[in-house]
Amino acid sequence: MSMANTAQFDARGRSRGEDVRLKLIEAAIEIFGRHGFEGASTRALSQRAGVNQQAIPYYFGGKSGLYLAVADHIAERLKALIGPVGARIGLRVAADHTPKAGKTLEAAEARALLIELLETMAGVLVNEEAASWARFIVREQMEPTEAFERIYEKIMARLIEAARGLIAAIVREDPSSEAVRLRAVALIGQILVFRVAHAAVMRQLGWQKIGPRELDAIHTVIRRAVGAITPANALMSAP
Amino acid sequence: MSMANTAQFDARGRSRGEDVRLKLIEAAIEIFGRHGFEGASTRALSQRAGVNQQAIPYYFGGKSGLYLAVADHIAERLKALIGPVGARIGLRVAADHTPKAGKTLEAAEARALLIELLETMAGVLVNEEAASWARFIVREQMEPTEAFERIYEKIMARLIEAARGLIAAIVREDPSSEAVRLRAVALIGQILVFRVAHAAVMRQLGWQKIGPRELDAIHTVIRRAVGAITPANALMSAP
DNA sequence: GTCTATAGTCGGATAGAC
DNA sequence: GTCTATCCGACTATAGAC
Repeated sequence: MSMANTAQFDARGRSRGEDVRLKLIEAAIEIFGRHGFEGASTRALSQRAGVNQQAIPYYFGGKSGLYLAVADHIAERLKALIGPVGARIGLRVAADHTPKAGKTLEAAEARALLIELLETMAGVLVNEEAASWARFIVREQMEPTEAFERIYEKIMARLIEAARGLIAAIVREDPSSEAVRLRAVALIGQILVFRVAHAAVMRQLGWQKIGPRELDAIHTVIRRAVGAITPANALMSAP
Repeated sequence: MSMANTAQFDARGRSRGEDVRLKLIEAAIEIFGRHGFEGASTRALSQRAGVNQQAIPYYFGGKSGLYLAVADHIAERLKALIGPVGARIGLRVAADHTPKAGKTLEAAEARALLIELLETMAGVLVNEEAASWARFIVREQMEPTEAFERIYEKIMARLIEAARGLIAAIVREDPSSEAVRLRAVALIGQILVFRVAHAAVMRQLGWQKIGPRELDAIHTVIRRAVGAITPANALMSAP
């Protein structure tokens, strides 16, 4: 046993360094989300993570490196949670673009998939973990940096695109048209508002947290919103 | 002229002190909105306002006092811009609660009023001034402080209440029911998303800013969303 | 590979001149 | 009433011990 310390591993098979990295990232999501980049001190970050303050420059090259690592981590987690559904829908929509016998995406199927997509997104939002992600992301929306770029490219853009494909199939319009894009944004807005206008929504609805019961309520909103998507002329023909 | 300097007035009849106060508040909306409370330095605040750094402790008792003053200022401006419409609608809804001959609020009128209310809100959001208000408010939603309290009580709660009254009149339900509250939140979410998921929306729609043309697009969304509000059983009876 | 100590910078607020 | 000068605390990152 004369060898110098090489990487040590914990019970879950993570090397010591990986463990410290992860602890820091998790603490950082919370603190950056609540206080912003400048408002988060490396002292607070390392203390909450329970690691040495110097682990930040060591592992991430500095506070900014940690910030970007947080963005990548969030994008990664979101992709893991929503990505599979999004990808599956993406494929289904793509198949519709090169229509072969029996492959056409009918409105009913598109509606079902859209509900599935939105409910998956809502399910993620409900997660308490998502509350801290949301704080981080919303800050980036206000004053986007490189971190926003990464999250947007890695997951957001794909999800919105999938939603657009489905909406296009329902209303029979071009998925790249502004009309479809607007519908997609409005649809997602109805879900996002629960996280983003968090304080106001909680008060309005008398909610303490967003849990299973509250998720049900959001599902109602989703189903109604998807049900309300109809081709423009169909709307006009209503009484 | 042996008297000591008393208050001096500028061309617009504002005393010097008032002028400095206002300059600081305007600079602070921008900087607090972008960088958060901790991220904003009193040096940056005073420099942008073009006033001395010591004006902050002098006029506002400190950085936190300036922060709260910003909240009050925003609430005040919002109230001035949206309040009249909200109040008028509030009265109309209240009249419906004590129905007398010819006073009943019919669905058609409620829809028209709801569109008016939402379009007014959207109009405020379009305003470039609102971009900075939005940044400030959204931060407060994530991590509410006393500042959120003030804005919520002074204007937000009233607007949501007005919207609820109108929705209730359309769907013929209790304005305090969760169903109506949910509809109100979802409805407002469709507008808010344009400011709140700002970076993502701009990219999705290829917009550079939210101007008159973009406002028209949002109006389309509003009219469609209000049109989609129907009593639950009416929805069921659709083909 | 991880820690303690510290250097250098920038933060907000107070004191006192004008 | 408004400015300049300055204090002291808190910040991040580096250097070097273990």
